[in-house]
Amino acid sequence: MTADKRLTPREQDFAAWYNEVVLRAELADYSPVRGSMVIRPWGFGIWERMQAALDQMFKDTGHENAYFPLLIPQSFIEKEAEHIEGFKPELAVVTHAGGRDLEEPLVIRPTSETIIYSMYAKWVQSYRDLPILLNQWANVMRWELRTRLFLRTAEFLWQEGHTAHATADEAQEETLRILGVYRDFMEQWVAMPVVTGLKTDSERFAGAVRTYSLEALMQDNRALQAGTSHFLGQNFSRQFDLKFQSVEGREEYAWNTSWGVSTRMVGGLVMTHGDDDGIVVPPRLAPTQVVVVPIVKGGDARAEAIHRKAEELRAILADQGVRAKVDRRSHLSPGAKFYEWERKGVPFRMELGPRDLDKEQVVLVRRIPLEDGRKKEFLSQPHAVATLPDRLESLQRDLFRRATVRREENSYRGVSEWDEMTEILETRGGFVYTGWSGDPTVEERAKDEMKATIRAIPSEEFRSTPAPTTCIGGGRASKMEVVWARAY
RNA sequence: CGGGACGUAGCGCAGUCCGGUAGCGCACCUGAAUGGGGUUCAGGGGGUCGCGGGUUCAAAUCCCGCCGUCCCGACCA
Repeated sequence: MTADKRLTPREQDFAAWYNEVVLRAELADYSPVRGSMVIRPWGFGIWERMQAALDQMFKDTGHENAYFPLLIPQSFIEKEAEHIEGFKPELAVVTHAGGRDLEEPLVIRPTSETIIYSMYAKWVQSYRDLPILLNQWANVMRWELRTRLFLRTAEFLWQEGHTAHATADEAQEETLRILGVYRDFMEQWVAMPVVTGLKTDSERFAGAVRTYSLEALMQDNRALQAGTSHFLGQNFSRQFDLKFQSVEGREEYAWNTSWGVSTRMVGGLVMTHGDDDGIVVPPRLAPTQVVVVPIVKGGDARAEAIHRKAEELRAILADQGVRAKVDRRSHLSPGAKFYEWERKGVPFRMELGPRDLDKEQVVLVRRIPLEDGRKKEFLSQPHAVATLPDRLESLQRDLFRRATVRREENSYRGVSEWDEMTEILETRGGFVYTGWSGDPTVEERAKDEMKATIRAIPSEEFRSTPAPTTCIGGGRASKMEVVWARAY
């Protein structure tokens, strides 16, 4: 085995490991366009599973899908003052089309609030037309100065939900409902624990009244904002004249929410579960859950029998709803296949060779070890096949448990001294819980001194007991607990 | 946009100082053997040397200009 076949270990250079694993697990590749990437079938397969799960959850909570255009009149983006302030620097604008300069430039959507609410204004007259609960799956573009595969690309895929309600309470309830949906999704599908909470003003979405987010801790102990849900108040409805007549006959502006998660989640998955051998895909998201590797010798008369048995096992697994595949490629040695599928993070490998055929067994290998440290098990064929659905679910749970333990080990509560926070964030990293007076200058100072930000004002269940009493900035009393980290 | 580095085969690089037939490793193709953790041997294909101009008998190499990429900072799902 030569050195260049291995990945740079995470311990040595996490950023290099991340890039290599994304490229070599064939999740994505660089494209000819600066900052834009190609999502390859293995990466897109994972995204498709994420989409399918989320889509179902949205529908189960009463939402419908629709589609709005890619191009937005520039004047729309400019209507909401904070919104344009926040997005102006990263807009890509079409000024020329059909061989002529356009009368009004068209912005390639960085997000779709403006065009969507302008349409809602057309569709809503009465409280009877509310709520509107729509979602769209789309691509958006933000001209970032520095990009990273999946984590920050100029163009990315996401879903954006946009709702309109008759009352503030109802919109607020929707904002939190989606926060819960996202949390379930991240825990149960991505197996990625998250801290939910409210953003401070400095990190709030441009144009929102309140932004809630879900923050995950990556293996290098930097935070990743995995999703956001915004309560927009009437900021956009006022600008786009999204009005309705209430039961009482009054004309009122609607209350909006918007929320999204993106292909960034794939990066989160990689940095949450990956190891020095490659990525580890949670079984529920894995395009292939079990790869059957037949081990056949060129001159062996049993070669055909082995392939037949492999196919038979695959078919039985498929009947049980397990996504299995037989790797019949003859130009690769078994070892080469093992490494390849491990790099791609397939949850289980099933080896089937002449010896197994004789004993009617298989060698089942788990992508990460069982609790007792074993990876390989020799199992009778019927038993292996029958237990695989349970084994997949068990691996799914183990991944979540392992990630949660890691996050807790790297979370620091009750930190009250500035120097202590500095020491943690500049060496180990992680989530640091402290008290905060609400003074934004404390945030600025942390950003300047240690490149750290308040990731969230945590939701109740994530708060510490006892609650902090003093502000981390020194002197003053704490008004709320906050979570600090260096972030992606 | 400021500071630094680099553009030579799909990938990673040597060759550039000191001009003289474009090379190495991996990958790829063919054949044979091999096959339970990255298989071996033999043969083979593939390059406008980032682009444009200049100097020269002769330029990957020297000179001028441009373009692009990556890293470090300022902006960010």
